[in-house]
Order: sequence, then structure tokens, then C-alpha cells
Amino acid sequence: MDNVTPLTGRQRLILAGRRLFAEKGYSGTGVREIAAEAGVSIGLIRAHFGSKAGLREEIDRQVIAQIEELCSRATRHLGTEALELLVEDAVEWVERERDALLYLRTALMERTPGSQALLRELLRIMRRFVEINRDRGFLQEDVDEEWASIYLVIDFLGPAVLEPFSEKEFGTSMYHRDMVKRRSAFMNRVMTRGFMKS
Amino acid sequence: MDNVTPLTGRQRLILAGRRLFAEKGYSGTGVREIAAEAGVSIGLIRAHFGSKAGLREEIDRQVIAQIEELCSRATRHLGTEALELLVEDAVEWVERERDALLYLRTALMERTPGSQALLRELLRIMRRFVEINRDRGFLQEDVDEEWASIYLVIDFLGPAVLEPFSEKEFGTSMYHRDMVKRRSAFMNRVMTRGFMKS
DNA sequence: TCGTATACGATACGATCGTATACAGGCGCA
DNA sequence: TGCGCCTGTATACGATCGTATCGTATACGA
Repeated sequence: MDNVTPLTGRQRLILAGRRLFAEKGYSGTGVREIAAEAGVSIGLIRAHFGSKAGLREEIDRQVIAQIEELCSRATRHLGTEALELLVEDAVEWVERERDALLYLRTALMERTPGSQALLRELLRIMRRFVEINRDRGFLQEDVDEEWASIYLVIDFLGPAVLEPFSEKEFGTSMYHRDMVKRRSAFMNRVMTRGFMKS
Repeated sequence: MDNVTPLTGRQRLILAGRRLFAEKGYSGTGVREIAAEAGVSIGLIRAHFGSKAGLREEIDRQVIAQIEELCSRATRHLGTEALELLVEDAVEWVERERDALLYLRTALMERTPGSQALLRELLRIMRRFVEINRDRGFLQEDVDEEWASIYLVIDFLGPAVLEPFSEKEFGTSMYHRDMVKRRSAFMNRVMTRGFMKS
């Protein structure tokens, strides 16, 4: 589980904080717990981040940076087969950065400058996505583009919101391979044809 | 704002707790704060609910009951023009019971017996909805019905998740009349035709 | 070898947390 | 009239919270 190169106390604190905040929320997690999970002493939080809130801000910054990276990669696909590649990218990112996504989920439940920024970043990605597809003629006519973007944000976050209940309710993780496949098949269908008769 | 019939301390505590838990989360809200918002003394929480957790359980029970009521009303439409009426019902319910919905939103972020039950109830409504529409021939062919239900849950919760950021990001509440109208127009289109070309 | 920054433990602080206890008024009922 | 119950207030208690401040060990460049 552990990496070969030993992480610094600072890095361990960030990872531990991200995981615990994601699981139990900001106010549900104590600094002693974070320090214990990171295997460092409490004092180090203050030394590096000034306070518990400072630690959260740093976590927010890093997660936002990850989202931005996902966004820039989306833009790179511009000239080619945008849609499928972007979805694949997102799926792959979610698998690789599950902790970040679950943190994102929990952060959005608390109203902080960081969570507002996180949401804004997500919206930027999705607006961009809609834009690209419109320019390439993949969008149907007379679509409410703003709501399409919001819709994409919601459906990106949806599985993360349900994930904590998924095992009990569906017998598997939302991010299990089969579940992801079923979901992307369904979403693909909905986005191109819908699933109800008019 | 206040009702004419004075509420009992018990009722005031439930309403105050629901509002504060919704806004700041369970562990982010103190019992003194709840008592102050309700205009009663702290001891009353213990007298009526045994503990802070007991108060939450009672709130969960009531919100679940509200969801169940929404569900039973959905079933009542069975024989007639199910789809539009159910959507109208849900919209009307959300307008009337905004606090309950926002509590639902926050509760789903915490893993408690109550939140699991809340999600299960939502799923039941949506499965039922899909079932009804399938039987009445409103469903397209070869639809993954389980994922359709999950999809409906996500899109029901979506606006609630974004609501706290809505004013700042879109300049209006997610549940403002115009926003609801735009959204239901978009969702209607997506569910019947999608918005992307294949 | 010295100076300095970083990493870390130990402990203490004031505040706030959820909970517990003591008690008061109002009501129905024997 | 007296008793029990319910609703309610006020206050106290122990635990835990985030923060602060010691002291020390280690690493590295001048």
C-alpha cells in the first residue's frame, strides 16, 4: 500500500486529511485523528498549514489543480474524436483519483470558498465540453447549452454522491468496472436518444 | 413568518434541527445552537429525544415519511396521465418542502441508518416510476431499467446539491420558478430525445 | 563546527461539546 | 387535596475540541 519513497509529514497530512474529510466531513474529523492517520504529531498541522482550516485550504487547492488538469486534457482532444475520449479520460481519472472525487463530493456539501471554486471548475469543464461539441456539430439543434452543462456536472457527481450507499443498495461499488460500463452505456443512450417516448 | 398556532417546543426543535443540520451538517451544529434557534432551552432536547442523535433520528423519520407520502401520491396517478402529473407533483413538493429536500441533501452526505433509508425510499419511488411507464408503453425499447431509476434519483437530487452555490453561480436559486421551468424543459427533452447527435 | 530550517513529541490552555441533574409550573386524575 | 406526568428552564460536569508553546533531534550548507 505504502509508496517506496517515504512521504514527508506534510504530504502524509494532506492525504490523510483528504481521506478523512471525504469520509466524515470537515467538522466530523479531529486534528488528532488526522495526525494519527498520517502517523505524525498534531503540532505538524500547525507548523505546515497554520491551522485545521489551513490544511483544508491546501487540500482544496490540490484537488482544484487536479480538476484543472482534467480540464486541460479535455481541451487537448479538441481537434479529434472529442466525445468518447473525454468520457474515457474522465472515467480513467475517477479510477485513479477516487479519493479526490470523494473529497469533492463531501466538500460540495460544505459552503467554503474552496467548495465554490471546485464547483466553478467543474462547470468550466462542462461548458467547454458543450462548446466543443457544438462547434463540431455534435450538438442537436436548439439545446439549452447552460443547462446542458449543469446537467453534465450533476451526472458527473451523481455516482460519487451515491457511492457510500452503493455497496449496500446495488451490491457493488459505483466505480466497479461493470457498473461503470453499464452506466456509460445508459448515459450514452440517454444523451443521444433519451429513454422515454414523447 | 411565524404560524398563528404556537408550536410546541418539540416541534420547534425538530424544525430548527432540520434547518441547521441541512445548512451546516450534523457535526457542524451544536445542541445549544439548535435550542437557541428553536427558542427553547438545551435540556429539552434530552427530555424529548434523549440525545442529539435521537433528534436526528426523529427528523429522519419525518423526512422519510414525507418522501413516502410523495411516493404514494405518485402511485395514485397510475391509471391516468402518470408522467406529467408526477413531475408536477415533485416540483410542487420541492417548493412546499424545501427544507426537507435540503436536509435530504445533507443527510445523504453522512452515512447513517437514516440516510440509507432516505436513499432507499427515493430509489423506490423512481423504480416505481419506471415500472409504471414501462407498463403504459412510455418506455423506449431495451432500456436498462435499473440505471434509469438511478438516473432519476440523481437528477432529482442534482439541483439540491447545487442549490447552495446557485445564487453565486447562476444569479438565482435552483428552485426559482424560471430556473425550474428551464430545467424541466431541458430534462423533458433529454429524456425523450437526448441533446447530442449519435 | 556552527547556524538554521525542518520534523516531531509532549503537554497545557481555554473554549465548546454532548450529556446529566435539579427543579418549577400546569394538567388530569384518584 | 395530593400525586404523577409532561413540558420546560437553568446550571453543572466531564470529555474533547483546536490551538499554543515548550523542548529536542536530525539534516544540511557555509
